[in-house]
Amino acid sequence: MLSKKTKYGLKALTFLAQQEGKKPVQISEIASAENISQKFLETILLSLRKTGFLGSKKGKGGGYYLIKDASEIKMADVMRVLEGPISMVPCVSLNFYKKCEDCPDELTCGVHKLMLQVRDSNLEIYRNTVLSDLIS
Amino acid sequence: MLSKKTKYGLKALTFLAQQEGKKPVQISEIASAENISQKFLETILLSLRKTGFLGSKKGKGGGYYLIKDASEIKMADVMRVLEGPISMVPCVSLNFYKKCEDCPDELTCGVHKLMLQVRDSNLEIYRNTVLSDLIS
DNA sequence: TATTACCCTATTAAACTAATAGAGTTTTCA
DNA sequence: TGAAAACTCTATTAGTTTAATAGGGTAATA
Repeated sequence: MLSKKTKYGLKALTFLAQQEGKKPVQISEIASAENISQKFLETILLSLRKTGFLGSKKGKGGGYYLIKDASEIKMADVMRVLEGPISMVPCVSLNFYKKCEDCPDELTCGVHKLMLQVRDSNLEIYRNTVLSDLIS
Repeated sequence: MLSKKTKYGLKALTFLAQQEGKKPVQISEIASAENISQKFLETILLSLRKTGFLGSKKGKGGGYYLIKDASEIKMADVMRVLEGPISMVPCVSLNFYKKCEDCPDELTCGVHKLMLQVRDSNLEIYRNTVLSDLIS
């Protein structure tokens, strides 16, 4: 299941991508437009800023804004920041690889084999989809 | 992330699929071969029996066995029983559909759009992969 | 310089996961 | 026929994660 954090983060990003120009949007505006708890959204936007997706401006007239063009923001990068590993098991993860303790041999493991396929196809989607693709 | 329940369930199924003939295998044998807590495995095998994947035989010489041929057991069905919905959000689920409370319109929702793609590609894998494909 | 709005830490309730414990029931085989 | 083997079921629990809340601190702008 997709976490609320990821869902809200994606919604906030698409909301910002739909703004005219690059002028900052207040957290409260995004929160009420997308039905998100404002405080929860704060932490999400903060992490997106720290990871280089968003910029922020303080003081009156401040808020958050996209740092890059929406067509340059890949879902693969966003998902890794918000949701964590794209793989469903650590032993098939590119960025978060970890051997399974209980599994003696990855090459003969059926779960490994299946999850490798799933990772490949999901990765292809996330790599080939950019933020602007989510806007209709 | 894939739950341990699903991982163990898949491992148990592949173990049973690799047996010669259809003679029952004891829980304890599967548990020790695959490094799974026996008690936990009990509940997993029980649910696989109740959902028509496994048969069981009580008494001396009893155990669990596959009811169908491994080439007829689709991952899509197994995953739904063990892991639950294949979709990452309920609003794109075929078998567990539920409208998102916070989302006013699915058609313009970016998350919906993205997760629809993910569901489609995962579903294709799970539908086209059968238990015997997991054995090397 | 006061206001606005971001920034940060800590806490908490709820839900879920994984595992454990222990007793009960059915079946089989000697 | 009876005892052992093996499945079946219920309940409990520790640990983790998630989602949300609270409250104050800090920086920047008009």
